[in-house]
Amino acid sequence: MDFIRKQVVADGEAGTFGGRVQTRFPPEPNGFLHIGHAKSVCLNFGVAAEHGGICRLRFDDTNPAGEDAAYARGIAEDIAWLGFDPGVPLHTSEYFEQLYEWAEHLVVQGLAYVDDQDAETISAGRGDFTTPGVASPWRDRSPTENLALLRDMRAGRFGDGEKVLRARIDMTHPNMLMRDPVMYRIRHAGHFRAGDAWCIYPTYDWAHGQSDAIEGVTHSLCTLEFEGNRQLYDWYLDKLPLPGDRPRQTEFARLNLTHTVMSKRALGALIDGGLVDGWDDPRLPTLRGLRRRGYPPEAIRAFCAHIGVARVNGTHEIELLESFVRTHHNRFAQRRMAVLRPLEVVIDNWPGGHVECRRAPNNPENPADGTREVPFSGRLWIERDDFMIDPPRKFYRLAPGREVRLRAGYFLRCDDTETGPDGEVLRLRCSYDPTTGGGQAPDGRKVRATIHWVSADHAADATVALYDRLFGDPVPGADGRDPLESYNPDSRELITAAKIEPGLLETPPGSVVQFERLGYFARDTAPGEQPLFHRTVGLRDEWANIQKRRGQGA
RNA sequence: UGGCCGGUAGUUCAAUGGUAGAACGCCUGACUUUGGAUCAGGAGGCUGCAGGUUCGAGCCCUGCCCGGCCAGCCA
Repeated sequence: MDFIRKQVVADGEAGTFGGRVQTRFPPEPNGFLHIGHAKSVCLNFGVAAEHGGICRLRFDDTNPAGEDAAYARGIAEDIAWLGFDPGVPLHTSEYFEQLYEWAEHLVVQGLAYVDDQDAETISAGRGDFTTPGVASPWRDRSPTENLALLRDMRAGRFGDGEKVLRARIDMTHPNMLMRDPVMYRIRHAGHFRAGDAWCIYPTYDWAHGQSDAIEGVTHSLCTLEFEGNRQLYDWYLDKLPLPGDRPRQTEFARLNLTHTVMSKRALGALIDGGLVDGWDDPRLPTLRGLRRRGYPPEAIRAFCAHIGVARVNGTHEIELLESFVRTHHNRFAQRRMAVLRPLEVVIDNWPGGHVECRRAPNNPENPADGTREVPFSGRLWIERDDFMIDPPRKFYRLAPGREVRLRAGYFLRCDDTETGPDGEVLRLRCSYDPTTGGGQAPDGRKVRATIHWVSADHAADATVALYDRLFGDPVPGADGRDPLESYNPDSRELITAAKIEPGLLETPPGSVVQFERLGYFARDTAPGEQPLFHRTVGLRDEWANIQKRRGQGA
């Protein structure tokens, strides 16, 4: 059990919060969710569910710039897709009036003041880590004057940036966040929900704890970078006449994954720079991207449960996530055959024109999924990678004179090759053994490999997108560099002439199948001239490992 | 440079002050009509460093080292 769940259990036993558990998931609607958010969603909704409590989705819409209803809708969709009920979303903007009343309360108490300094001056006056801040010349205005000024701010009598409301705390505080933080800034900008009702907007710090308190949140879980903000969170709550229990903030480590980026800034740069197609590009760690790529929500949830929650900032290997995706699809994905880079095989001893339907299991892991029929004929496509004219050691597949098994078919021997002017292999002349239709040779001879195939006369065409790491560096942007420096321009390879077994045409958009020996592939949802499949993740590939090791070694 | 928080196999996490474990990855073998899956086994650690307290320290204390966050009218 992680430290947060232990804490929640302890609170329950101690009767803190009257035994209640209430959490919240509070994204700002200025972008879509990524897998880092998924960790938080699983934590917040999970903890609440485990204690019969509730978890609400609250949009932290305190800054009109960049926020949009489309993002809010998308976020709610993504949460539902992940497997949690977002319910009717709450909004911080619903509390603007209450927040404002509390601000006047602080002003009256002498705990907040209107500052006329501009942003630059305020920043300079804050000092730095070693030098204490200096008081603003407006710090000692009377409550009466401050109240009048705050009302004028709200009434729109000042322009953007002319004045701010600041909490009056301590300009020499060792925690920089406590050096009279800004509570309200003036923004004459429309808000996607509140419209033009306000021209002053609360900052994150001034809104967050109060929103938690208003909703009755008990455990306010956020990421580690808000550690320093907790002191402020508690200070505001301490000074206000709250309706109920005071919520408690607890921080945990955000999720980082190797070879990708999670920050909104970096994601935005990829999208705006045209380096990816959009928020739902299958290479992105966004929930929309992962969904399109074929990552099942169950696997994402299992991954989040597995990595747990702690207070150590680290980076998880993307391979771990992928292993969860494989584990899920291995159990549920239907097996099909597809040839990505076709090489023609002519079976010379196949009865001319004859077509046979071969029966293949849909999923050997689950016999209940039954079987399907796949047409077999004297002209096939096989994978170019499955043939080598001069095979190196440990290459078990087809080569001149060598025999392999065709999956759900027969043993096949390569008798001869037809080559072009540059020595490239154009076609394989082969023969099959009619006695091996059951997968075994009656004489007991063995083959080292089983390869996949598609009947050339029956195959359908498809486009297949293969993906590589979006970033070459395990940690893009490490030691302060621009993450985009390690962007991998070859992160997507589009194969437009793949040959697929005809049954694959029936695969519903959005679903994931296994192309035998190649990996899991998600059929794209967009209609197109020919079907498009995204490779979700490859299979464990021993031969690829051998090659990689050979490339690295000697 | 000040404050806060961290530091345990390659990685991410466990371990009431009492024999340092798991998962993924890696290696070997078994099985197999996917070089997949499954099963069995293996390698991998001076618990950041140095002192101290204790019968006994990954855990408590002190100092040092390394990393993260904080000087937005972003969240």
